[in-house]
Amino acid sequence: MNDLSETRSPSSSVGDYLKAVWELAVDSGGTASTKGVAARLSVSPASVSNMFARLQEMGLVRYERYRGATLTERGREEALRLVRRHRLIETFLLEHLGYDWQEVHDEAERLEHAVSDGFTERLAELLGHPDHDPHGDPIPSAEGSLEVDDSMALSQVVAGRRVRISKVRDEDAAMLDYLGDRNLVPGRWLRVREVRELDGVVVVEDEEAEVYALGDPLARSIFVRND
Amino acid sequence: MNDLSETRSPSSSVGDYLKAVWELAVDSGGTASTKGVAARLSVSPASVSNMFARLQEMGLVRYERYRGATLTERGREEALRLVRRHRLIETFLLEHLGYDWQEVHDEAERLEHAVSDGFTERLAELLGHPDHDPHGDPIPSAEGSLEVDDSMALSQVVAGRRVRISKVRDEDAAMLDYLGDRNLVPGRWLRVREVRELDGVVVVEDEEAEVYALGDPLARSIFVRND
DNA sequence: ATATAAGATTAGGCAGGGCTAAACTCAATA
DNA sequence: TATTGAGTTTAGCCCTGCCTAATCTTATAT
Repeated sequence: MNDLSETRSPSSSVGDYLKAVWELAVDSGGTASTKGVAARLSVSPASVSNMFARLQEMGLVRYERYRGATLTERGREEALRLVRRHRLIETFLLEHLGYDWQEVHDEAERLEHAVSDGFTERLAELLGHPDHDPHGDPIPSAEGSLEVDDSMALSQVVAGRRVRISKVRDEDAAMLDYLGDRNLVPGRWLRVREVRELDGVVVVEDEEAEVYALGDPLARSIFVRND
Repeated sequence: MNDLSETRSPSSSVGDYLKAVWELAVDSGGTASTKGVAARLSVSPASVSNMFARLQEMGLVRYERYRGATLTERGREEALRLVRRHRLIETFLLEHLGYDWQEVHDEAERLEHAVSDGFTERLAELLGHPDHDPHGDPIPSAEGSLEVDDSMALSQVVAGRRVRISKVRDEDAAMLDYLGDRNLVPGRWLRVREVRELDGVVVVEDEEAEVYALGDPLARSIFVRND
């Protein structure tokens, strides 16, 4: 039990950086760039360089000047703890407090820095220990393990496949809204009728034979599995 | 609609000071001393002087060197907003998350700085718009009005009176626990049998003729009304 | 009327985080 | 190989809050 996992996050800023590194590192071979993190957190690259150095001090990342940062084991644990909090809080806001998809992200972002581990676990209890949030993202366990994600973007699926929506990107509120309106939410089955190389439009059909043509950004925001 | 009431508190520290001033000013003719606030927030008197000056800048208090600070109307609104949040959050933690009296205060203290007005009002909705928290303290309305408090400390009551517990001080967790165990909670009726000038002990009897001798600190932590 | 102590204020610092502007790396292209 | 520009880092500054030490004020007691 290291000093970080006592009860709360380190300074809220630190947590934001760790989460950003974690999220960006997923699709960049484990390393996050200064620029990427800066963009994600809306701070200047200079601030990120600065913080990377401090995170290394704290033993949360491995950092090499000019070549980005990688989470250490402790850093990863910290990040996952934050992610767990975030997703449980989102679930609570959506299911118990009547938030809609638009509003959830920001509120959760702020709350996740204020709640204790005790709060988090009681919330999990209240929610019935869900393992996915309403966007379809897996919720890391209290011990820090996370399901491997074998889903792929809808834009990558080949025509003809029958797939199930596993999650939707939760960054763009307007998009979430659009998808929510059409009930394109996790759990929904779709058949992929056509994938147009030209413009990236994916044409899908739902169980009621309703057809949707989804443009490039949308098709990259919806993730599916074929189980 | 001034800039403070947008969605969240000003910097969390500012809110703490406003609340402290508000709480201390109640029983000090509207004015809070540097020392008092310092003690309440566990910071040095110097920090308080400093902050008083800044709060005045911001138009939240009226401050005169060497003679303390008084809330302005805006300051009072801010403070009450925080108090409302705090009490609603406490209520939620106790009623929905299974916290016990001990743990509630700190968690609420941190959360109240992170939640938005929107969250607060949805929480109020979820809780059924309570007007008192479980300690018996009145919850300010969303518009900032607060019930006048005509209760008095148990230590002030004259012998023979039949009174009802209206609230218990929520600062000392051990005390709350003690009271909770004996079910000395808001709503409970008591008859005051004796008030010993000497040591401040108050002897009361509950509805089942159970008798309790309450020492000075306890008698000053329990507030009652005679309605 | 004055001395004194309690309480309050100023001065001078420190750490966390953020920013801009200027300087540096390094990889890609001419 | 030499140049160049995107991406990074450094330098220097700002602001919020907190702290200690030193210096006032003020009220109270003689």
